[in-house]
Amino acid sequence: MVAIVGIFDGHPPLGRNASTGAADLIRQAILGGQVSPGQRLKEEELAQQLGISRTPVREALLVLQTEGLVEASPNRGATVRRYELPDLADMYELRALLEGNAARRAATRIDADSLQRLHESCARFQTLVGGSDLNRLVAENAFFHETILVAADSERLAGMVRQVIALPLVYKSYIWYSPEQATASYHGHRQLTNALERRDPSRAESIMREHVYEAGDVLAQHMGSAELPTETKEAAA
Amino acid sequence: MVAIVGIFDGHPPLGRNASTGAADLIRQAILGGQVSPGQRLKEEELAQQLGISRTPVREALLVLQTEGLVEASPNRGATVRRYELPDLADMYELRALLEGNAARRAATRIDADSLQRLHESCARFQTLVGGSDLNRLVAENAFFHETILVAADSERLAGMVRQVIALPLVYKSYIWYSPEQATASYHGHRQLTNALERRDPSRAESIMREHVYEAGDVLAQHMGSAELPTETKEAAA
DNA sequence: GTGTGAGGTCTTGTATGCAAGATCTACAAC
DNA sequence: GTTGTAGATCTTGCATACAAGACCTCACAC
Repeated sequence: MVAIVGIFDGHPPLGRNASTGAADLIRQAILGGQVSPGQRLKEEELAQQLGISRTPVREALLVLQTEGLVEASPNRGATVRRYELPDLADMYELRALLEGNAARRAATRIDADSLQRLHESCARFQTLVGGSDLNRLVAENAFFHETILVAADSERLAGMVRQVIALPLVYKSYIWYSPEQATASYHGHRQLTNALERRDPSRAESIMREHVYEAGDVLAQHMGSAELPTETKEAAA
Repeated sequence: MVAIVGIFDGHPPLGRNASTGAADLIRQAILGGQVSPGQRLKEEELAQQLGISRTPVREALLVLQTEGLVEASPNRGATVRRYELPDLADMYELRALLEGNAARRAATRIDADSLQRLHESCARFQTLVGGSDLNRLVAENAFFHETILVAADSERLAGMVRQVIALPLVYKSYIWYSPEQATASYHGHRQLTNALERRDPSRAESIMREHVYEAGDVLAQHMGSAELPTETKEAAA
């Protein structure tokens, strides 16, 4: 059994405490695809890689478990959660429901400042659509949705949405966008921003719902044909 | 500092392992009102009362924290979460959205068996409405909603709903129901059961939404006037 | 009387050790 | 060749010990 070395090499000083820091790093590793679904997460191994003891690692795994990113059985430890096709449909239905509601709420609550930020995000998004910098595209998309989520002004709703979208697949799904799909996504952002500016809750909700469902379609399309791209590439020191 | 003795007296053999068992017991204590909002939950104290060490208690508190039942600050430990009026409105809007969706899904998915159980639940509910056995009323109401939730057949949705309703207030809100309000609640259950039997998703959703909003009204009414009834009664040995 | 600071106490955060359960391996019986 | 089983090994679950940070108290200065 070869220990997987290198995943956490050169990690930052581990947050305000070891436990939450470990949770952040492991979460990132899962969302970023450095560890593959189904892979076992051994406490001792993670502890050594992170340079801490098993105790904070256990706590980190527990948090990730309640977040739904890892599964655990008694006395058998944690594994990275697998996601199946049927579950994916549920997930996007939920996301459409929740983010649609967020858009509706935002329409009557958003301030000029946030609207300005959305416009700017759209502009940046447009320049990225044709390019190859997928990481920035993903980040820009996340920023756009997060801004609306904050404008919806409901901590509870925001928490639920973040829970639903915190999956490796969702996180990196732009990788699979065709130019046409990316352009459609950009169009959605523009339309949504306009609806929010007009203070139109119904339209905002309906656009957001469709926007989310289309993202789900892209994903389902790629899940149906090829299996997930399991990145097992290791960073050589 | 007087240790609060007696909350966990005579507790069952603590589930399959100490950690989840502790989580269950503490959760019950919070939902049941044996510990009051804002109250500090010290690890050592809980550990002694439960007859285990601090380690599983920490894990239990961590789970409850991610469930939103307790708050924690770094190096300062956990307290039972307080809920404020504005947050309550958010909560019921969310619950209406989610349980409404659950009802909609259930309408096209529910089987004859579950329908039968809903009818039976309605019958039991009716006999309880006039009575004084609030615990059974609460339990019957929970059973009704849970049955629909299961029929909706989405683990993710179910998890979210449970997260939203898992609050002390919600849990025991029937205590504040007037006879008229209780009757209205019964009527809601009947209507909902009928809509599900007719396989009518729209009506099911709309009835459920209204049913939830009315429950929220009852709560808001009581939150507005009196403060929460903080049960500090201790079971004498 | 009020503000500030040093010390003590209390509580949490992390590491480590040990016991119990699970998995794996090797060997024997069929 | 397959199946069953005993032993070894690995991994988790829990307890305990120690370190570090937060709070509280009380004295002292102004």
